[in-house]
Amino acid sequence: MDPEVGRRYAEEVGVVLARMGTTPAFGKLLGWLLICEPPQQTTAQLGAAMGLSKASVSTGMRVLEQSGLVRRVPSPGRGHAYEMHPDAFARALDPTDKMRVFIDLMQRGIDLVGDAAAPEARRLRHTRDFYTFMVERTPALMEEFRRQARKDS
Amino acid sequence: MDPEVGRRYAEEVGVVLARMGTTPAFGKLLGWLLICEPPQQTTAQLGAAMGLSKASVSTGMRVLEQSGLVRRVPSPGRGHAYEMHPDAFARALDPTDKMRVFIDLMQRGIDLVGDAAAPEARRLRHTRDFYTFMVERTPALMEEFRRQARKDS
DNA sequence: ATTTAGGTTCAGAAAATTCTGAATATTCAA
DNA sequence: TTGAATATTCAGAATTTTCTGAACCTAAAT
Repeated sequence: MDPEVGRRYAEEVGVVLARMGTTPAFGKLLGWLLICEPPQQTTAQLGAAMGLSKASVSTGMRVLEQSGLVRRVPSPGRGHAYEMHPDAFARALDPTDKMRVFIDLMQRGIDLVGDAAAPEARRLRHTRDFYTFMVERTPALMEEFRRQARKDS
Repeated sequence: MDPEVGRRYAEEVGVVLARMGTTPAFGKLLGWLLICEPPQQTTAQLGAAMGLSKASVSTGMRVLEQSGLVRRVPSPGRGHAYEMHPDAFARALDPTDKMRVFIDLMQRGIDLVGDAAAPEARRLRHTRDFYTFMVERTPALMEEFRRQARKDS
């Protein structure tokens, strides 16, 4: 694959991700790691490929790593390289963390109303219960996908 | 409930939402609609409660409406009011729209690689398949929640 | 048809975010 | 331990985003 084609694809991913609220650098780096060859890339390679400063790559990769999308791998030479986490999107879009934040927020609102059964708390209660349900069910769904994927590959 | 307490709660929701990528106004308005009394609010009321200009309320409510979190309801006097959609979060955090965007993006990447079975396409393929799985399964999960909620209430 | 409350749009001001270069720190080979 | 390659941090510049006031619609009541 022409590296220029890959770069353009990564930019595209960057635009989509940025629209969803990430920084441009974050999205570009992730896009590049989706398609680059080899899948392992050093900071210098990432910066060169996407035209980002060392500093931006450093910050961007820290966030990508914290979010579970990317992991460090030992590099043949000095330092380390990055690659997509094998389970990347299953971890990152694992919405349970965000949902837990929402559940807490709704519970705080219910506490303010005072009476959980009050009609005024209906909106909050319903929202809390929905997220609670989803958080409970998501792990099993993920596990099912993993089992199926293992069988397919 | 002291309106000041409600206002502060709405601000809190706003901060959490803003951290997830929304505009501050969007989050504040949603927070207020979660806890305000009555649940129906006019543009003027929303602006007064959260200290936002008419223009900001107009824009914010348009986005909230498009995202399915909020709906217009006829107002007794002139014009209309807004209230949370009964199924608000189930619709908004229905991640299937976002996921479909990702599926398309992954497919485009696979097309660039040329051969879907190629090892270089593994990352893209795996990601595509994960989202496809989730998109397929989410509706049934939502339906199950709705059934259960109906029984409870 | 006119009036007026209510709503939208948009250019520019205000505010916040992102990116970078330079300085600093860290890590590994020798 | 030293030197060199690599990585992180941070202040400020550059950019982008958000918000607002003002002008401009729209539609209901009379």
